[in-house]
This record gives sequence, structure tokens and C-alpha cells, in this order.
Amino acid sequence: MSEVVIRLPDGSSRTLPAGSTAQDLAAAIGARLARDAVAAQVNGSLTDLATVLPDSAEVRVVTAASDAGRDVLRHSTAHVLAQAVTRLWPGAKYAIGPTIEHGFYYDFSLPNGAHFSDDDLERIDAEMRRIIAEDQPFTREEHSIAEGRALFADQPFKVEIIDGVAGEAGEGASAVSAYRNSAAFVDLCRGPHVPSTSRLGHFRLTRVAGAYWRGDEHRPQLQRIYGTAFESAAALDEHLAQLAEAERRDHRRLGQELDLFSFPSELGPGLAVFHPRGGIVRRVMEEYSRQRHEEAGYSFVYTPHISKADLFETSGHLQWFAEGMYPPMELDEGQRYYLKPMNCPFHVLIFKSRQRSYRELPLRLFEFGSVYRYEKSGVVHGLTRVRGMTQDDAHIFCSRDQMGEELAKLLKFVLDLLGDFGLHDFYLELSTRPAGKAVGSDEEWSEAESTLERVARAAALDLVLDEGGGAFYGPKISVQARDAIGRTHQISTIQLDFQTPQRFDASYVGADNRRERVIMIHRALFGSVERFLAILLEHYAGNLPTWLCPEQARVLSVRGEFEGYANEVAQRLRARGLRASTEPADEPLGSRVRRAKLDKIPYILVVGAEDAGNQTVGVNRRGATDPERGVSVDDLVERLATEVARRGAPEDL
RNA sequence: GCCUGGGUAGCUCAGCUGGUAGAGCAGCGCAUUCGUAAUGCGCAGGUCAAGGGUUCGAAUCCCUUCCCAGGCUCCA
Repeated sequence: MSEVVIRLPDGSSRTLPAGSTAQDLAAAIGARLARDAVAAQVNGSLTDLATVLPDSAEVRVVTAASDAGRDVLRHSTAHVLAQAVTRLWPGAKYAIGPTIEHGFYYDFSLPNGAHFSDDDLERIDAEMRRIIAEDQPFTREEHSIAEGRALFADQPFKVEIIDGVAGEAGEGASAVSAYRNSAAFVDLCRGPHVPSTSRLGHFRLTRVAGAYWRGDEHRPQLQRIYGTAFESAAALDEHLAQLAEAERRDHRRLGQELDLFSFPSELGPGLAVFHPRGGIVRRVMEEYSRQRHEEAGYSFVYTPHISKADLFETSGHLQWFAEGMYPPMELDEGQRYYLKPMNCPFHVLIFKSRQRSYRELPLRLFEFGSVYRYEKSGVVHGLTRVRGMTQDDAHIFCSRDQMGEELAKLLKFVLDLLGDFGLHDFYLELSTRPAGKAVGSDEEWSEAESTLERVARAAALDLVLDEGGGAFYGPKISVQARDAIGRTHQISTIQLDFQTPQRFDASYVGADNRRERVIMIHRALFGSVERFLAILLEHYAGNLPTWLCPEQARVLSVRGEFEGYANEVAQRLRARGLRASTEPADEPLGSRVRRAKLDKIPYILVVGAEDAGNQTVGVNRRGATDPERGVSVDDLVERLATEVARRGAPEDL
């Protein structure tokens, strides 16, 4: 009997009898590996464990607890889902069931236009567990195109996929593969799959949704079920806990609970109002931003919310961005006015209001500019995707030789400012020319792109390329930040623009008395104030650092007789610029403390007989397990003032 | 925009296959005066998103509109 030599990832080799499978290899290496194996990578491509290994193959055994292994588990679980649905809804057509980032989905078309409800998830889940208990094999079958069409004759989506394969590879040339679980269920699939359904089980169906066949809104709408699967109950639980944590941190929930903002339905989708407490947070954010911008050499401007159409004709917005704009208001004289979707054209007009000298450059015009964008109604989401928002927007007008340095300085400024808000983990994304949707010459674009890339590389952060993701007038660097639970958010954007100045004929007089075309840098650091606030809320799970908290301290008197002293303490804090309140003692202390905790107040201060006599307070710090007693009011005021000044949080101590 | 699922008191939600609305929290009043995450009693609060239809009768069934949530090819 001949043998085959298999090379393993660690460089070692194994000799096995000819005809051995990947499963045999795993077993030869160890019982534990044999148990954990779900698939194999043979000469670079993923395949089933049942695959017979060719001689001198390079083989890696794929275990469940790896990214590739989890994909196999999820894909196989998707097949089980499809089988369960066909059992429960005879006649159901199954379309595609791929794995996605944290799970999988499967799309179906149910007989008689039926659709899934949340209750169905339980039934399907139960049926899936039965299939898993049946220990059905995943058996690979190869079929010709014609056989495939016959096999899936009653599955129109599968037939369409096979037709696609036939179209690409030629009618007779290629074969299709399918995986059979039972006489009753077979699914067209590339694989690989686990050897048997018994290898599955740590899964959860998460939600039902509608989705178009092939994502095309002109094609049939299918019923989609999302789910996820993991290698162990513990890994699944951890994933579900993460989802619950994200839900707990959802800024829409926190905005409600903390009375920060709301979305009155009377206003329409994507339009928020800020309540007094949310208003404080916003105001503090904006004031700090203004202060930093002033220090960084920005000038402050104000511009209106609407303008005649001509402005946006000139800027190119009506040509390139019209679908993102609200429809025009028609005036009696036939004049069309638009709500502004961006501030840049207005700032250009300020630049152009008189002749500019090279001595004025860089000219940095800053505005908290409210803009309105007609987002499709299905995509608005809390404060992160709205139709009305305020950008911390500035346009820097500079010369060509200044732009590199200005951009480098700007990037440093951005990261520094974001750091002050508690974001420290960044990477950059460079978005380049959008194909077929851009103005300007190739030379200008490549100069702009290479300048941005140089600056981005110099920042010593990871740089990701976003091909074709730029605006119509120029490429951009966007700053992506990772939050406390590891999610990334696009925050700041910096765009380099040679086009707008040309469109507006914006120029300056150089030292040599010649007119030069000015360069524009568009930049928003928060992006939008609303969205940035939402990100901060989720980042901090509502426990904003003290300087941003609407209410920094609440003074509670143990009994009504100390309310005068409580007011005195609050007054002392307010005299130092801190936001402190008191609450009457007509409820038990525990109840008032609880409410203050739910309000996420950084410092709950309790005063009683001992304190009134000694000018002290009891300090219940957010994040602390035990309250401190007998802290002198003087010390407390200093502590809080210091914490605010360094933009800290009570949890830092 | 499209699809699915939703919209019941300020909030979170109950209300079976149609018989005409409930709880907890919040609010208000009274009592309680309490040392660090829920004091008691009482009161008030809803055109059941809006409009139309079916029906003797609609929160419940049907239609339209508005709003919310999730989703809408990381290709078998």
C-alpha cells in the first residue's frame, strides 16, 4: 500500500496511507484536534474533512474556534436553518445562506406569500435542534449543470444561480456541487461543511428581516432570518452579552433615560430636539471646541441656512449632490431656494467678499453650521444619521505651498481635540477619487491624493485605503476612532479641494502681485455635533466625564432640617462654576440616592447633622463602591474644579 | 425609496380567537424626616399614532397616511 506525505503548517511532515482524508490526518495528530476539526485547508483552499489528501499536500486542519472554522460552523448552521424552514413550510423556496461578519443569514420565499414572525424563530430553532440531534451527514455531491438544474427544478433561486454558473463557465464545462443532509434536503453549495449536523448546536437565531433577491429592489422581496453560531456555549454567550451591552449603551435609549434629546414625530424623521440637559452637554462641547479653534487661529463666521439655487449650481452640489438635498422652495418670482446641505459655498463667498492677499493665508473660517440633508427615510438612525445636523465646519483657504504643513498641523489638532473628549484609539482612512462622479483633472486629483497620503503616513497611525470614497470635489482623510467596546466610528474628515475655488474663481494676490488660485481644505472634527455626542454617549455608556455632565453634583440632605446647609454647599460649588443642584428631603435618602445614580450624576453629596457642624459632606462618587464621609467642602470644591479642568471623570480615581 | 415587524398613560409594557382599557415606574396631593440604589396611602392621567371602512359593537379585522425599529448581494 502506498503512502502520502503531508506537510503541516509548523513545517513538519506526516506520512499517511494513501487515500487518507483530512479527518484521518487530524486523528493521526491528536484526538483533541480530531474532535475540534471542522474543515481543512488543503494547498490553500478550504475543503471538507472527508477530502482525500493528495501526496505532498500542504494541509492545515481548521478548528471550530478559528475565524475560518466559525465560518464553516455558521454556513453549516445556515443549511440546517434552511432544512428546518422547508420542513415547517413545505414548498418554501430557499435562496442564499451565506456567512456574514458575526453570523449568517438565509433568505427564503415562503408559499402563499407567508412571512416569518418572531414567534416563528422559536419554532424554527426547535426544528433545527431536532435536525442537529438526528446527526445528519453533510455529503458532498458533484453534478453537471444539467443535473443540477434537474435536482433543483423546484428551487427557482438555485436554478438561477446554476444558470449564472453556466453563463460564466460554459454550459457543459463546469460542475456544481451540492451538500445533502438527507433524502429530503439538499442544498446547492460550494462548501465546505462540517461532517455532520451533530457538530453544530451553539447557535441563536436573532431576527427576521426582509431583503431583496440579490439586493435588487426590482426583484422579489425575500424573507431573511439572521442568526449566529459559535464553537462553544461560552463563546456564544459572550457574543450575546456584547450585543446586550451595545443595546444598553444605545444613545437613543440613553438620550431618553437621561432626558437629553428626543425625536418628536411631529418634526419628521431624522430631526431631533435637544432638551435642557442635552443642551448643556452640547453647549459645553461647542464652547470647548470654539476655544480650541480660537487658539488654533480660526476666525468665526455665520451664514444662513438657505440660498438661491445659483450658489449650488456654481458649487456643483446641484449636479453632484442633488439627491442628498431637500427639494427647493419656489418663491413667487420663480426663484428657487435650497436648504444648505454643506457650508462650503457660503464660506467661499466670505473669502471672495473682497480681494485677498497672500499675507492673509491661511485663512481659517469656522462655523457651527446647521445643514440639512435628505437622507432616505430608511437610513435615518438616532443622532448618528439625521436630516438636520450641525457641523463643526471650517474651511481653510491657503496657498499650494502651505497646504502640506497646514494639513499636518490640522491632523495633529484633530487628534488632540478628540483625545480631550476621551477618544484615543485611532486609525486613518484615505478616500480617493470616486469613479465617474468627480470634477477636476487627473493631475489635480493625484496631487491632492498624494498630499493627503503623505500627511496621513506621517501621522504614524494605521492607514486604510477607501478606493473611490472621496467627495465629488476632492479626496479626504477620515479619522476613525475605536470606542470603549471596540466598535469603530468615522469621526473627523479632512478634505482637500482644488475644485471649488476654481468654480467660484476664488483667488488671492501673491507676493509677486499675481493672482493665484487658492486651495481649500474642508474639515469637520466632530463631524456633526449630534453624531459626536451620540458616539460619546455610547463610548461612556452614558457616564459622561464630569466636565460634560449636565449635572455634576447633587446635594441631598439627610433630613429636611439640613436643606439650608445643602443649598449652601450647592451654592459653593456653583460659585466655582460647577453645575450642582439640591433636592428636597421628602423622600427617603436611599430613594434619592438611587435616582441620582440612575441619572448618572458624577457626585452625589449627602449632608447631615455631622456635616452641617463641620463644613463637610459625604461624597458618593460615581463608580465608587463606598461613600466617603466627612470630606471638607473646601477640598471637595477643589477636587471637582480640578477634575473639570483636566476633563476627567469620577471613575478615573 | 422598498420589505418585514411595530405604534396602547410621560416611560416600560399587559390586554386570548371583536363585547368598549390595565400594571409598574414617573407625575400630583397628603403623611413620613430618613446617613448613601426603591417609605406609605391616595389622586389624576389614554379620540388605544391619524383618518377611513367592515360590524349591533373595533385597541383587536380591512384600507390609506404618519412615525419607530431591523434589514435591503463581505455573491451557491
